[in-house]
Amino acid sequence: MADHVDRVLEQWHAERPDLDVSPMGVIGRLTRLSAVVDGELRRTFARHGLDRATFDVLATLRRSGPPYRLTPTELMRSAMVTSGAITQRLDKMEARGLVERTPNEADGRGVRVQLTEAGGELIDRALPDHVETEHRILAALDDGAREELAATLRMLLESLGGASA
Amino acid sequence: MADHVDRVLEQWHAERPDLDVSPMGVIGRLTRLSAVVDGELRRTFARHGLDRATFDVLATLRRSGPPYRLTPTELMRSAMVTSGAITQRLDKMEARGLVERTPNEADGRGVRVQLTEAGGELIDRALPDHVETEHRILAALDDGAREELAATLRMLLESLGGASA
DNA sequence: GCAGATTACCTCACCGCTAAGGTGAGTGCT
DNA sequence: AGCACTCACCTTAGCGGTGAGGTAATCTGC
Repeated sequence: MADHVDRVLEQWHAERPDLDVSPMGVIGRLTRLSAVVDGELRRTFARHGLDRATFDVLATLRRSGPPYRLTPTELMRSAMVTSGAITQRLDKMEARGLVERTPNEADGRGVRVQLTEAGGELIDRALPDHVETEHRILAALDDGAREELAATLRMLLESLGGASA
Repeated sequence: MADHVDRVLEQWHAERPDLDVSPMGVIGRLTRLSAVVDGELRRTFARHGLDRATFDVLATLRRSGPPYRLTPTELMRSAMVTSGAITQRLDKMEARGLVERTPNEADGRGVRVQLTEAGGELIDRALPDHVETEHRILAALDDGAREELAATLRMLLESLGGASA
């Protein structure tokens, strides 16, 4: 049975037989799968009153360990977004009482972003649900296939210089 | 050598050893890779004065074959975006002379979107460059690994109901 | 010890998308 | 014919992001 990407490949083969479009078999599905996965994750976040951006910041702070405190720059690098995006995320999260910004004593230019008690409780409540969703998304893969997929994606990321980012 | 996702997994293991976060090894890299790939593709599109949205519509029309004509609804389904997004894409593309909207004779509610000559020339110029970029992105994979990756992603898509969409 | 470069963060204009809702055309029941 | 329903597309408010640029603090080499 052909999926959407198979049909796209067939169309290109008919219309532009001079081009080797085989990479689309991977990249098309990668893009599509990423969009579908993102939708699934968002539904879980929404159940906890969160969006992807907010969850991402909370989770990054939470997994950094006590005292659950990072700089906006660290959050920016982890999330792979621009500094403007982080500023806006933090503005909203601070207004909701999920994080606090305090001056960075070690560097007068910077601030420190700290998880509040409410923020910590929220992420600890949402996290098991999120992990459960991720398990469900990969349920079609056995352990071996999952390991291998992770290894392949990792190799690709490394080859593109996006591994350490 | 540990990549970013490995470090994230280690952090979670230390902070929340009660949770089995192993799916993040796949989903984290999938999300990250998709973002990196998207960035690479965008750079290619930009060289031809295109963005992802415009390229997507042009390519969908082009590969549909003569007379390079589809309805907005068909474009919407193919692109996995809302109808509002397609309307806005078409508005801009029509203003640039890349597509034409004509009444749909078979259905008075609808319109038909047709590639103009300029649109056809543009996509035929951009396409080889795009395909070349996709080859480069996957250069780290040999043919067998690429096939296997495509098959795995396809299985996942199918299991999530996103295959036929 | 000071000028210039760099870094950290914020501001703002703009962009593309979503979600909700509107219009107008086709469809089906009575 | 009349009415409710569905469908195709468009409209619009709002959201989160980018990219360019601003301010203030910190480094660096002379």
